[in-house]
Amino acid sequence: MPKVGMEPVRRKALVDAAMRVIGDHGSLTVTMSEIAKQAGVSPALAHHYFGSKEQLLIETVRVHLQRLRDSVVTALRAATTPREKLSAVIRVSFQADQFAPETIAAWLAFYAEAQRSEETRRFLVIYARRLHSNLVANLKALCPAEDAGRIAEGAAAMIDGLYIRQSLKSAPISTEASIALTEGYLTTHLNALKG
Amino acid sequence: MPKVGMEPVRRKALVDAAMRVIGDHGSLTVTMSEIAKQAGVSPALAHHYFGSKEQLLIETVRVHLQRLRDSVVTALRAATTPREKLSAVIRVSFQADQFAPETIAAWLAFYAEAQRSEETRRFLVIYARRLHSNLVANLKALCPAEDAGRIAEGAAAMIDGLYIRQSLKSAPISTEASIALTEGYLTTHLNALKG
DNA sequence: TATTTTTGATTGACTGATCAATCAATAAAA
DNA sequence: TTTTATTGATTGATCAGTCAATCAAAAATA
Repeated sequence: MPKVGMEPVRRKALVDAAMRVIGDHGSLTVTMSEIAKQAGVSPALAHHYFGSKEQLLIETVRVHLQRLRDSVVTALRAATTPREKLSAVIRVSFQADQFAPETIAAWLAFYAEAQRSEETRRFLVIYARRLHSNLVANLKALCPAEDAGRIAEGAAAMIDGLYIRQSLKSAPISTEASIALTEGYLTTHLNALKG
Repeated sequence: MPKVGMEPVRRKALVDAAMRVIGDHGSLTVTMSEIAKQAGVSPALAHHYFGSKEQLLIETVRVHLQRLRDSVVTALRAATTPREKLSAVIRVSFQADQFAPETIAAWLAFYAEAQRSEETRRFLVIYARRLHSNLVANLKALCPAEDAGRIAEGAAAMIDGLYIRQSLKSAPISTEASIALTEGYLTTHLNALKG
């Protein structure tokens, strides 16, 4: 069994397992045992590689935000006009894997954790800022700069809010409807400025 | 000390203490001891009156949503026109005590808890539905029914989203700015329909 | 009115379970 | 032989929940 170079493999397996367990459980009060079991290793190994449960959770946030970022970058590259880039950002926010109930539950848990863990909070703040600046950058090509900031705030809030409402799983709003609401927000506000 | 009729007094003290401790802690992983201490009683007494920690937490959500509801009802009574009533709903959502960091942290924790506790989820769903129907009822007086539902979804999402973004405490959006964004959403979308 | 009984309020001390974290030991590669 | 991977067993701390005992007010009784 013991081969060399297992570290990156185990780290990835554990981080993925953590996300899955947290998503299923809908909470960060999951045990290292559960995570380790899901990853197919012993709890002791999880501690060996991550030092503590907190570190594993922080790493889990970091990795998943990084992946989300990669999706955004790819989608932005594929889009050409500013308006298309705005749509790309929105589309990625609501893409299937992100909008799955377990994923939403996990993000919600991380937002709650950010109240206690400075490092978790930092990552989420960075993500929020990046979303905002992506929106602003492209909005500036379509409206005055002073309006761009405001509209970006609104759009970002709407995206986050649609996640929250989705998390309650009552009257679930479809992906398409969520995208349509956010697109509608942008379009209507941009049109209003053109008068 | 032991007087008769303490039950309602203690229950209220414990529910208030729970909200405070959860808000400060930013999480539901608080101990009965902390809550009891904050309420000035022994942990055993908290168990005596609520049976379990879970019951106390559920009761805490229930009571605080009830208070929020009372605020909304009062604000709606004070408003006369549909447009004023819409503004009243928005204003209450962002009123000082609701928008305080500890309160936001507590709500966030409860939303996360709703992933696990069916009863907590039920209360939050009821609140979400009520917000939605308050919005729809008044929007219907200002635009076609088929648009009212959509606009209400958007406004509700924006309100929730502004809370989430507030919870990160970075680039905090002021109460006034939050109200302005939500009002702007309604106004702009209603105007767009009038063409 | 004085005395006894009952009842509600309250807690300290305890229990059992859970879990993060540690560590010494093993096994297989290099 | 040294290094890396891996785990079983264990520890120590934390907590929810229980329980028997106490205390004082209220109600009943004499």
